[in-house]
Amino acid sequence: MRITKNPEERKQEILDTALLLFEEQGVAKTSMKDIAERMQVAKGLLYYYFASKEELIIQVVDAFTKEVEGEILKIVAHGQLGFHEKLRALIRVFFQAIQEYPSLMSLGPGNPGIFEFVKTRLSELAMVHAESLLGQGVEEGHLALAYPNYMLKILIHGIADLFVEGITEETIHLTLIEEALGLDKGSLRYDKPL
Amino acid sequence: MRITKNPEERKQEILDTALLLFEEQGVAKTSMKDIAERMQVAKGLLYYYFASKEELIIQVVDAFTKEVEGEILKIVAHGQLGFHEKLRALIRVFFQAIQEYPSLMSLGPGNPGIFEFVKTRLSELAMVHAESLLGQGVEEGHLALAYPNYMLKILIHGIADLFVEGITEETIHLTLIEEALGLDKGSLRYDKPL
Amino acid sequence: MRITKNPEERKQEILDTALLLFEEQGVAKTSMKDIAERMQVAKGLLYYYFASKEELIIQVVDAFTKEVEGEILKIVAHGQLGFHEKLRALIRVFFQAIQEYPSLMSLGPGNPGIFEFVKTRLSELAMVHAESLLGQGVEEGHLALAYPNYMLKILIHGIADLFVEGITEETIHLTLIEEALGLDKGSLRYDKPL
Amino acid sequence: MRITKNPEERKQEILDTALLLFEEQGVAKTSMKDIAERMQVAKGLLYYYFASKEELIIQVVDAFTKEVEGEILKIVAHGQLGFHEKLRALIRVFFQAIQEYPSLMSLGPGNPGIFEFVKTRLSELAMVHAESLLGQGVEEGHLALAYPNYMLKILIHGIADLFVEGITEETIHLTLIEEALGLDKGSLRYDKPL
DNA sequence: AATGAATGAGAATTCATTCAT
DNA sequence: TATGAATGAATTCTCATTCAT
Repeated sequence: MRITKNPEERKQEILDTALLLFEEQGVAKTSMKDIAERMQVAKGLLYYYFASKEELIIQVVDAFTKEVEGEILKIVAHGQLGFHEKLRALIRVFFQAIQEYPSLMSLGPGNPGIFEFVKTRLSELAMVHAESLLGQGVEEGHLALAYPNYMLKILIHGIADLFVEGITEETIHLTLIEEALGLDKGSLRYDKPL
Repeated sequence: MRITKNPEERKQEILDTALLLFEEQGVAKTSMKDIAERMQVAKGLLYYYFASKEELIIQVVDAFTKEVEGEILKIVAHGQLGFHEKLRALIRVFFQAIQEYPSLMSLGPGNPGIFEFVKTRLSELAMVHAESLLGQGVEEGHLALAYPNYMLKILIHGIADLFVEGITEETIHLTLIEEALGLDKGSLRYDKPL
Repeated sequence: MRITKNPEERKQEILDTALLLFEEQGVAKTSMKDIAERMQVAKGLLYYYFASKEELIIQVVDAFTKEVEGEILKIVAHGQLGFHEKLRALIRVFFQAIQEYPSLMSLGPGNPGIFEFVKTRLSELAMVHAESLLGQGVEEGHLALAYPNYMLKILIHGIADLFVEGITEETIHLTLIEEALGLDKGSLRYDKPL
Repeated sequence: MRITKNPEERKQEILDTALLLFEEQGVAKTSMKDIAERMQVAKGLLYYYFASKEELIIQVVDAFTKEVEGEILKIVAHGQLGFHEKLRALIRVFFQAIQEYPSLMSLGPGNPGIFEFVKTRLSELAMVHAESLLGQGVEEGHLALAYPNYMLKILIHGIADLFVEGITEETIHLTLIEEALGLDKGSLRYDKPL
């Protein structure tokens, strides 16, 4: 039962399966054998597509992250949207990404999840792309923070961890962000989907 | 070359060495052999004091955490101090604890650190003990937050991660906390040690 | 020097080598390393075929036992043969099986053999399949025992141990069985192969 | 809490505890630590009394066996008793000995009990001391067996294993022995304690 | 492209034994 | 006599990686 597939497809299949198992059992406890078995494929095949387990981990995180990056760029570059709209949109992108992988973490002694890897990357991403948004906020007079980018980082890390611990309601997140950034109450609340 | 030590001391020595190596190389990449070698001691000795590697990890985290807990309790229970003073004191405790273990994490593919465990524990600790402080803050009219405990969690996680990434200056932390909690500018700034 | 073999063959090779070493040194004193070395194969390979040492032991015993079971079934189910013939045939099967593994045990302090396992299994086998034979014996008036199945068990265990201690002559066994079962002298003696 | 005891007593205490644990968990799975812990004594002490674990095992078996040996000798040497009485008495001695250690075995993959050791010794004992009894039996015309000593061995091993498997009723044992030795029905039955 | 048997280095763990006190 | 911390060698088991097919 040897099934040949389009290389691109196969590679993606491996990435998806790896992510799935990383979520389920954590990175350390997921072996290459686990991944191959779940795919019903020989272990050797994984090494045809990825040089090592480390490489596979990196690419799993990358794949996940890049999906998000495109969305972010679109929003940030958007000429029409005001500060509040952009911020709202960005927050959405983040949490929708996380929401798609509900068990993205599985902490416990000796068993850290990929969430640790992903979070760092997401945070880096945010820092890179949010610079201009923050500038816009300050310029438009909405933000009066001493360290807007640090506050951003705190919010990303902090809310991500909150999310991980089961507090997933968007209203709560938005309220917390409003309060932390010192925005007017309700300024991030959205009534209609973007 | 058999050196016998007082059990208490020896146990502590193991915990210290383990923490050191966990910091240096991450939990997963630190083997029991590594720890024994660093101590110039037989591997078996580790199992004389700890039933398993997992048990050792747990106790490393516990030891670190318990140190902090005592300090927290003292502050929270203190009758004389006002909300701002207590908050300042608490923040100090946290960051002094982290500061003693400067490289408590080492994130990166295949090498997750122990910091995640510690952070989770510290956060739990904070949540348990900060309840009354938050109440005091609301009562005294200093806090006007919708979800004060969630905000606290965000700050702990977020600032801890900030710290980890190298932003360690206390003034920045305090400013961020002031802003996030909506406190008056400078209300947490301290000129004299507590 | 990587030699790949047909899995069936390899598995059998492991079982054979394990049995050999169990015979030579006892189960407890035979390590997985010993087995791998004797086979000139990596330790890990053993775990590719058997989940644990315990599993290997069980399968070694099983393999040995199953060989015998088939033979027994053939005889017991045989319509033509009378009680004495079947009994003779059964005894043969047992002792030929044991004879193929001359040093199947190696009792002594700290070095218990595998023979105990095998004997127990053989005894179980016998009990399951000999029921009808015993019934036939009683019916045909050859057996006048109070507890025919217990006597059977005693004979199997007892003669097996006798065998192990070096008393391997078939005539002796047959005579003992005749006497114990109260059969006529010489009724089990056979002049021609079955 | 260092308790000093009479050496003889201490030694016996170790032998007793070891036997107890060998029964409970098998020889292989009983560590020196287990024994020391059960005695509430330091591991090192065991080595003060016994050179090695192997030595301890041997002496445990010896101690158990010697108890029995004395009884046997008394019976065999007894001038007054007839063959049947002696045989009955001997059987009693054996099974009373076994009965005192109800869980004298614990077979299972990788976990053989001391029963294996003891049984061999008991059998040896029996062989050595039963010679004269068998002679007496043949002389008095009670035994008409081709290999009386082999039959004896079979009975000891066989019934011991029967015992181990839960068939412990004395009447059954006696009946089986009568039948196997070709004695008159009821000739071993005893109505009064010896 | 794909297989999966085989490798090999190293991990955790166990335990009989020693020895300074 | 007795302690128990310490040793060290062996053992089971894991797993990323390789390679002949």
